[in-house]
Amino acid sequence: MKIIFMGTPEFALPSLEALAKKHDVVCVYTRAPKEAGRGRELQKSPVHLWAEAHGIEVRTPKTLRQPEEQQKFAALGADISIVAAYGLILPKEIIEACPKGCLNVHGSLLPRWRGAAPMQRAIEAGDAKTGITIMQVVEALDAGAMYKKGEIEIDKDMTVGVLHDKMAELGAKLIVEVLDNLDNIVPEPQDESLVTYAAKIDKEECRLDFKAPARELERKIRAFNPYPAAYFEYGGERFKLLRCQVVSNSWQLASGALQQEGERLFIGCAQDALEVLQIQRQGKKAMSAAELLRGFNFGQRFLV
RNA sequence: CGCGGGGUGGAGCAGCCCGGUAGCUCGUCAGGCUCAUAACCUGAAGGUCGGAGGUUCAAAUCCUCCCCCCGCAA
Repeated sequence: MKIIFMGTPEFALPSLEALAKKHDVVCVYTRAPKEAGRGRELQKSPVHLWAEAHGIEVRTPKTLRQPEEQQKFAALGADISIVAAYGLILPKEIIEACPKGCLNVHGSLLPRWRGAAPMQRAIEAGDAKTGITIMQVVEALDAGAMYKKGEIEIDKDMTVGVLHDKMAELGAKLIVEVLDNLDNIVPEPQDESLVTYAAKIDKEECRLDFKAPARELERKIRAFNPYPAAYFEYGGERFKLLRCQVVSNSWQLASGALQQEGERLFIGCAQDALEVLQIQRQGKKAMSAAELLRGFNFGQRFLV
């Protein structure tokens, strides 16, 4: 089949690769290079780089609302378009441009977690499992009928980084399977009564508030690892908490109170306490609590 | 030219501003003590102070350039 692929970050790569192997990817749409990183140089997206390296035409329109762009899209004569974390809203004209329509690789078991950050929200909410849904793209956000789903269990210590990689691979597998059986699948509509939305991650929610139960904080830490990472501030400095574990608060620590036991570091929370397993001081590499405590002392005993 | 922190024995750090014997905590090794212990005591090994130039009687410390790591921001 002739495919137009639309995607941007790492998540989309396995799907693009798998599709390119089996089908004819005639063109790749991705977000335009943007200033990023130290030095703020223009950086092409992972999908952009991959497509370029494999000799596939890349297009980076800022919007697809212009009739001119839509005509160029249609002129490719593709059978179907596949979307995986593209990052742009698709107008009706684009969605309906290809005879076999437009499919999306979405990172949740729809209708749960429609929206921008489904994997993070699933971990944060403590879901026992999540997965990939291959669905039809419609004008409403992530609301199209579903072609196929695949589940992944969320282990107790799974970070979104690990989950992301598994999901990306699963997505690639499923999208290829769906294309193989496209004519035999009857898409299943989503049950609107079960819809939840996964809001994008706000910077402010990355700051940890130890007045919350340790269990919730631990989930948030995993949901935000490795990016954007949950943190607390101490002495005007930012400390990212990358891995923690819930332990009983046998010291009766107040919320935000620190307890040092030899090489171990604990923080009191509303319920129970957190033991710090991996932490990163700004400007430094991530390290264990033991390593941090060898050279750094929390003189003050409380975190705000 | 977006802003900023850092590279010092195996690990994490101090020292750098105000040049002049390289220090701390931990680990390692040897010995000791103890009923015992992640305990304690004694001693030891281990460092081209990221790299290259420069200034100086003397540079981890001052100046120049380069390499690498990281935080913010996107």
